This record gives sequence, structure tokens and C-alpha cells, in this order.
Amino acid sequence: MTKLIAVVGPTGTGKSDTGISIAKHIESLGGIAEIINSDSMQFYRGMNIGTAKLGEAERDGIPHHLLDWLEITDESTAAEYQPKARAKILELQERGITPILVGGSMLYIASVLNEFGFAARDEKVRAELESELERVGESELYRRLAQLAPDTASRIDPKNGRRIVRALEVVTITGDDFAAKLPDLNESWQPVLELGLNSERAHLVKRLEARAARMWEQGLVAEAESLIPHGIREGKTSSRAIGYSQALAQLDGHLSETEAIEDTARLTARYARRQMSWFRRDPRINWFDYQDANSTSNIMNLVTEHLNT
RNA sequence: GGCUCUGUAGCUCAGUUGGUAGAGCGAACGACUGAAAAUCGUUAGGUCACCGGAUCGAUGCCGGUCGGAGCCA
Repeated sequence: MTKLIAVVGPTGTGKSDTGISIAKHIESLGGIAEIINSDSMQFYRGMNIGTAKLGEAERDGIPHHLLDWLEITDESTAAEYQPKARAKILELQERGITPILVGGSMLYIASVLNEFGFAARDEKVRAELESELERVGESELYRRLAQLAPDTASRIDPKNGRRIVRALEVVTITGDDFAAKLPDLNESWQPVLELGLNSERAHLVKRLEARAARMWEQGLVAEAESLIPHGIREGKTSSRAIGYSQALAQLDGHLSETEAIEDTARLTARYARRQMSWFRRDPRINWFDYQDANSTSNIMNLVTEHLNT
């Protein structure tokens, strides 16, 4: 009866605020709701401005989970996130609380919401393949993959070194065809009400430009600088965060402030597109236009309906 | 004012010994199972500054016009 809700969509569309509104709405219906973060960059302690993380006050008393649980030097992976998020969901549901998953990290969300198993992993094998990729190039590795696992190879681009390496890693340690191990994406882990926020691209791009400028006003450069001693430059995942890498380049004198802001806006817009090309494939998502004044009440109606079924 | 260099895709630039052009980046679209704010694919963009001349044919050669850069005065 507590159900599961997820708020997804590209960055900068108001997912976080919508999550709070939904939680408040559920409270007004006599229930309890809490939020579980599914934005992979908001996992990192200290990365606040550039990830648009809600501050304590903005959370408005709604408990948020899986925020600030990683050090900047830690690597973040979907495979590690999946069990944590699922455990939290089950725990809340057991206590009669409706979990609301909020965020835009596609793979992370899919791993939680779908029947989604990760194939085996071996750091040593991976490291060897990666250094081999450096030496011989992707076409050589692709040729090997095509011999060992033709089905897998046919689904991977011959130039995509990253995916070739991962597939070879799995094939090497399991002896099985990687593709054969992938479960059906259409099966949900448990019933979920998925709400998607988006609008016309041109409008979103403008919004993201304004947001990048605002992050600089709020002190993103100073925040990035303060994270240097904590190892942000060495973090495998965190160092790639859009905004932070531009702020660091500005500190190093490689970019002017204007260029840093422009690059950040452009990269964010491109990221938003990739998010959409992923989310569009999920048929469960109910899409809403953040520009449409009726969206909020329409969302709340769906939530009410979902809780009553 | 004189001399030299320069004007090619949204940006930075290649190129054509004369047969109407390309790369990187950007853009649009897409793929995606242990880095996913990652990684990768596809496609669309050009009267080759403008005007005139010689040529079967000019973005390329010649002349001029208008921009830009440098040097000399």
C-alpha cells in the first residue's frame, strides 16, 4: 500500500522540488513519504553547488537518503548503488513510508527499477584489458570479442573501447556470452509510478545556461577549490562532474570565467540530451512539461490514484 | 601613404599542379548493463568575402572593391 514513486528526467527540470511537493502531498493524504537520491553526483560529500543539491532548509523536513554517502575520492558505480537503494526502498516500505526515487542518473535508476543483474567483475582482468586497450587499440580487442562472443560483439560499436573492455572482462571470467546474461529490461523489479519532467529543448537549454551562471554566482569555483585538498582531481568519478572540471580549469588559468560558464552550460545541455534519449525508451514514464502550470496538479492526481490502487 | 600576408561549414583551420571542397570542435538525432555528469555512432551545415576578366570550365589564375593582421614610414 506504500507503493514506489520515481521522479526522473533531464537535469534542471525541477525534479528535486517536485519530489518534495509529492512528499508533502502524500502527507496531506495522511501518509508518509521520504526521498531516495538517484543522482550519482549528489552522492559526493562536499559537492553541493555544482550538483544543485538541496540544502537542509530546502528539504523542508522531508528525510533524504543516499545523499552525501561517498568521499570525493571514492568511485561510484551503479552495481554498488542498486542494492543500497533497493534495501532502503524495502526498509521504508516496511515502515509504511512511500519511497520517492529522485534523480537523473539513467543507469542507476534502471538498475533499481528493472530486473537488472550485473555480470561478474574482476578488477585485475579489467586493468589488464584497459592497459591492453591503450597498447593495441580497440579494433584488436573488438576482433577478439567477435571471436569469443559474436552476439555480444554485434551489439557493441567496434570503436567503443569502454564497452568492449567490459564485455571482454565478463567473457573472460565467466566464459559466457555477455549478451546472454542480460535480463529483460521490460520487467519491473516492483510496480512503480514513474513521473518524467521535461520541456522543449530550446527552453531547457536556456534554463541550463542561466543555471550555470547562477552556480558561478553562488561560488562554485571556491567550492571546487576547497575540494582540491580532499582529492577531487584524483577522483575517478567525481573529477568528471560537469561544472567542477570547468571550475578547476578556470583556477588553473586554462579557461576564463566566461568560457568556463559557457562550457559548463553546453556540456550540461548535451548531458540532458543523452538523458532524454535514454528515458524516452522507458514506456512506464508519465511525462509532464515543467512549463505547464497544470503539471503539478496533474502529477498529484496521478500520485493520489497510484496510492489508492 | 607604401610593402607583405590574409578572407573556405556556427568556430579553428586543411585543400584543390583550374573539373564547384574536407577535418577537428560545436549542433541535431541515436545507442547504452560494474567510470553512465561515462563511452560511442549517425546526420545536417559552404553561391570557398564581393565585382569584373582571360578560360570549354574558377574557390584556385589576372585586375579591382571591401574586411582583417603585420612591417616600414
